[in-house]
Amino acid sequence: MPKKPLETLSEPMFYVLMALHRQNLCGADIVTWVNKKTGGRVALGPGTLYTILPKLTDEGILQEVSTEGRKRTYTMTEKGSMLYEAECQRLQQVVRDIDREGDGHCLPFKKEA
Amino acid sequence: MPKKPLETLSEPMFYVLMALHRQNLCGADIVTWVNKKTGGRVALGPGTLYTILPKLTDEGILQEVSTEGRKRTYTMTEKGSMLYEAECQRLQQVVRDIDREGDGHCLPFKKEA
DNA sequence: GCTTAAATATCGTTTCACGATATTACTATA
DNA sequence: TATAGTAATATCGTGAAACGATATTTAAGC
Repeated sequence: MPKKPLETLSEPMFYVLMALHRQNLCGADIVTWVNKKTGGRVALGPGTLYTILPKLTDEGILQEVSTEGRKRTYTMTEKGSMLYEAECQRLQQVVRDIDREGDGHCLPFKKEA
Repeated sequence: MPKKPLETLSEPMFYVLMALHRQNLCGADIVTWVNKKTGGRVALGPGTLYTILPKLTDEGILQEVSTEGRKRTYTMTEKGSMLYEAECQRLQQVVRDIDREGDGHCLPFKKEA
């Protein structure tokens, strides 16, 4: 059976895409960028990163743009951008859900009939 | 060796806590609430929920408050509230990271020496 | 008592994260 | 041009988590 496509981005994937949103970077630089950006809150290790990179490439979310020596530099595809934007909006929605939680939006809670 | 304590909330856990933040609910009502709140974006099934509930209870994050028949109603503990608030802030920080990504905050990117 | 439905519990599979370790390719230096 | 060092990538193994499907328990209604 044909491998089912990726539907949602995992958290590490999301940060990889965030790193690549403006700049093309190689794997090691992605790690450095994410660590710097998040102040270490997101710990992206080699195990996680290098399992993610081929996966995202297979899905057509990333693309290799150059290779010098062993160093492979990646860029986001159109599809990747769309997925990234969608995930951003999802997260913003989550935060909005938090903010609204006390305003009675879903309260008082009644079970559906 | 003593089971290591839970450090961060998984996404389903977070939504369970969001559901319980204002109201005490039983498992089935948590599912209903989350589905309604998120418009189905977060699909919380029984398998996920009922593995999570005992775990959160063991960790002192939730507490049973009443039992009628089989129905068990849960409430959040002080510890649970603190973890929930911390996770809210973490998510808000993520969204802030998104918003700042184009302002040059981390650009141009230079590797550390 | 019997049936139905609600709520919870369990099981098995699959996927993922992650650290530790190994490999590859370039660079510098003698 | 051997060799040492280093940066970057790849692999491996373990443990944990999500999740759907299925089973079990309890109460209510007839």
